[in-house]
Amino acid sequence: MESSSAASGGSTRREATRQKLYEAAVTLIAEQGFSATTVDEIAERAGVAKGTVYYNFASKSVLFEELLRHGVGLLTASLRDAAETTARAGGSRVDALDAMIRAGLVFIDRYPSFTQLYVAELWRTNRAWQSTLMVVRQQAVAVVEGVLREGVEGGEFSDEIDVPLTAAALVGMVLVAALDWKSFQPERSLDDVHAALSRLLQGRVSGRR
Amino acid sequence: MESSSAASGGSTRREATRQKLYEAAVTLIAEQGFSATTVDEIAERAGVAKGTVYYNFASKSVLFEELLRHGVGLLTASLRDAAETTARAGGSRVDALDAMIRAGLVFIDRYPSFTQLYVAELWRTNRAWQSTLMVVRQQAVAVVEGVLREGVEGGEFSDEIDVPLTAAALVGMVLVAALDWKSFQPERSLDDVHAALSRLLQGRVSGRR
DNA sequence: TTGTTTGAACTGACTGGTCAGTGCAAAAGG
DNA sequence: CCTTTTGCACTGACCAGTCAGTTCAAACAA
Repeated sequence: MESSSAASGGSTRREATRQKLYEAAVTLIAEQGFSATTVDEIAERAGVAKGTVYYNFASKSVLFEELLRHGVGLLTASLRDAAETTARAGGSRVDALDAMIRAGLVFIDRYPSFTQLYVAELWRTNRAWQSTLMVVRQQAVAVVEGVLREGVEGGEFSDEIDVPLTAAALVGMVLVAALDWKSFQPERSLDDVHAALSRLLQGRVSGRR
Repeated sequence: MESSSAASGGSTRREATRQKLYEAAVTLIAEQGFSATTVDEIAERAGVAKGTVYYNFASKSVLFEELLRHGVGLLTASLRDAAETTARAGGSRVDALDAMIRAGLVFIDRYPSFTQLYVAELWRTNRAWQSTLMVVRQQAVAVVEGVLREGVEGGEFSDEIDVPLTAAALVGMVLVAALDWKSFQPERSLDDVHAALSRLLQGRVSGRR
């Protein structure tokens, strides 16, 4: 029963169609929300027939769930990579956090719609994909928590910090700042935004220059 | 022609009904989103007939818009009060920021559903109430920006900080940390959460204890 | 007190439209 | 060939908004 092909990266025709559907769905749902977006719209924007959507995904919700999994997977990988690269280069944990902030900004810069949609759904309850969302969220936040914990163990961070809460706050800081950047001052450069957040992270806000 | 009663603060029957509708709508929409929430559900939870919803509000969207205005109004007033009280008591700008963080937490503690719904809608585009949302958002963020600006002018904060972006980041920090608190560790005390965020604000994360 | 009027507030069955999901024959496509 | 896509008609559920009719309480009358 198993497809003997499927090969490596997934360059089948089917994979290409799914990718087109993801891209169409992500922007539409980010703009309008899940319920307000119709399957017909998604199909039209992706340039495929409605039947194709149902050939590739069991339902509208399943399409959305796989989209979430896919997107958060990319983000998690990127954060992990930032942390590891910093560590391998002999950077401190603060450097690692800083690198992760940048990785977060780069991600949001590249996939603003996905980020928007993710934030809109994250704290909802009573939705079909809620459990999926919890799992992937935890994977991403865990990367930040890991760095914080290492920093505490190594004496670089105060052992009074609350690791999960601080991680959440840091993620929130980047998320909201970046969404505001994209929404209200899209002309600013990533470096600029990164510098402002770095300053905040390192407590260089209070304390005169 | 004018009703000679109506008395003081708005204790008419109509006002009571509208309040019930707000309360019903805010939890339902926070859980399910605007489009997935039906007017029938709202009416049922409020304990009124569907027609009553339309007697009191022109449409589902208008109900939602007035709800947003009402809620953000409360938050803005509370932030402003925190800043002013601190100033009048001779506190520094950092103290004012800290007081505003606490005010934010108190608000979210009392109205978690509203907060949830607000975050979910804030960065959407192409929605009827988008402009309303921008206006009220700006009112709230402006309070934070004001304190930051005063701090820069008075030399208490570095003049290199980016005021709008830093304000957004601070708001995001509190918002996301608080939503995580309510969603995942609701048993923790407000003081506890406040302490963790204060620490982060004052850069007491890095730097060993 | 008791009856009557008035208009605001409320009710809920109904309508017209929308949309997720189906079914299928025929056409790419690889 | 075997998989995938197309095109399109169809169904059944669901839902925003309407409207003719009912309730309620205050004001006034007798």
